[in-house]
Amino acid sequence: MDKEQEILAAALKLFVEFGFQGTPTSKIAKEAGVANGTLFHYFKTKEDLIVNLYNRIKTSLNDYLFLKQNEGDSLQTKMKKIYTASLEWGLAHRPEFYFIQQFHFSPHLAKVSPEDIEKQTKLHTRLLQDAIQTGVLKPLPMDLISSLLASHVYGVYQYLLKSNLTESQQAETIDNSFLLIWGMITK
Amino acid sequence: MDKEQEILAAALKLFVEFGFQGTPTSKIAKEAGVANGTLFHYFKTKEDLIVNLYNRIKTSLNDYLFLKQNEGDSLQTKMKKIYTASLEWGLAHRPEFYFIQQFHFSPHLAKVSPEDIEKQTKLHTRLLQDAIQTGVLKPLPMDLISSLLASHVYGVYQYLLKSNLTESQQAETIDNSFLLIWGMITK
DNA sequence: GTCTATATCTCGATAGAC
DNA sequence: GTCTATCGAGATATAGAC
Repeated sequence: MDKEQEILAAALKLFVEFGFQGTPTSKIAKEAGVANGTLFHYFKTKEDLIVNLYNRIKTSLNDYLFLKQNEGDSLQTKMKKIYTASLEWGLAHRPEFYFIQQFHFSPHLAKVSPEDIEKQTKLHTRLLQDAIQTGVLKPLPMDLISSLLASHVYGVYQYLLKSNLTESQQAETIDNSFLLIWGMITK
Repeated sequence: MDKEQEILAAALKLFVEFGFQGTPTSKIAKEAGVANGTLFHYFKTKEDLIVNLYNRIKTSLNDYLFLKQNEGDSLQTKMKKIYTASLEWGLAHRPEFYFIQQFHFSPHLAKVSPEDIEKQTKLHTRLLQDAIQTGVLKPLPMDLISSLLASHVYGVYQYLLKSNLTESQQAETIDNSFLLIWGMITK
């Protein structure tokens, strides 16, 4: 791993544990095994580092979700795959998943460019628009469905974190909870 | 409003806008119209102020929800009332609602005492236990239902914030969305 | 309780050698 | 690109008069 990656990895670890406030750049550099000045070679400011980290994590999640999509699948299958993949990624990347939420409730969110936001929501938006086209969904505002889907995923995620289930029990819970939300938004 | 309240109100406003990191105690004191030293008379440390603010807000929300409960109501009505009241409170207290989330994704969360946490979840837990007793709910783990309920409220809240609805449209959305979640968790 | 003044410290960021 | 050394700003918290 090169120095830049080391810095990002160290920053993620410390931000999740101590928050943005509680993590000085000096500690990040130390944890990453680089000099203080090196951090500021790669990132102009601390905020620059934070926003960069966020965008990379979101891109990584997005790429994973995109990878799981299959052109030939039915719409329900596509939605189930993106649903399942989101939870699986979250479970396999807990610090990253936590960081995303942490970032969303911070003033740094305002520093993400509109283009980056658009990139990160495109896949979901597209899928949902298609679903509405088919007429399989209840006649609800798209923003509401979108919001309900996202929060449902988050609710299941929180449950999975707390309860110590085996992998197969986890998979079963994910399957069942998809049916719950699918039943809720379809006619 | 006495000085302590002024400090808490100023802290809330600034934390929501600039985050914990971005809000020095000096600015809080200034915004509250008190001297720097006065802040530290009421709160030993900055963290003490943050955690205090959180507990007061949670207590205030809890009191409001409790107030809306009625012993004679049916279980579905009780749940609908607590659901509706949560959203109404959130809409009427946006900075407070945001602050709660912000706090939850910060290291300060670990500083809340178990007793305080228990107090803050008791009403919900009790209601859900009763609901399970009656057999009206699907046979799902209580923690899962609890988590789904909370996140559903949050999802609807996010939608209500984004969409500019009239008060009656808001009320209608809340009614409808309760039916959605109720249909999802009941047999 | 409230204020002013300030001590002490740490942080983010830079300069400049290598 | 990476390091060491350091500056200047601004942070939390305290001391002590009123």
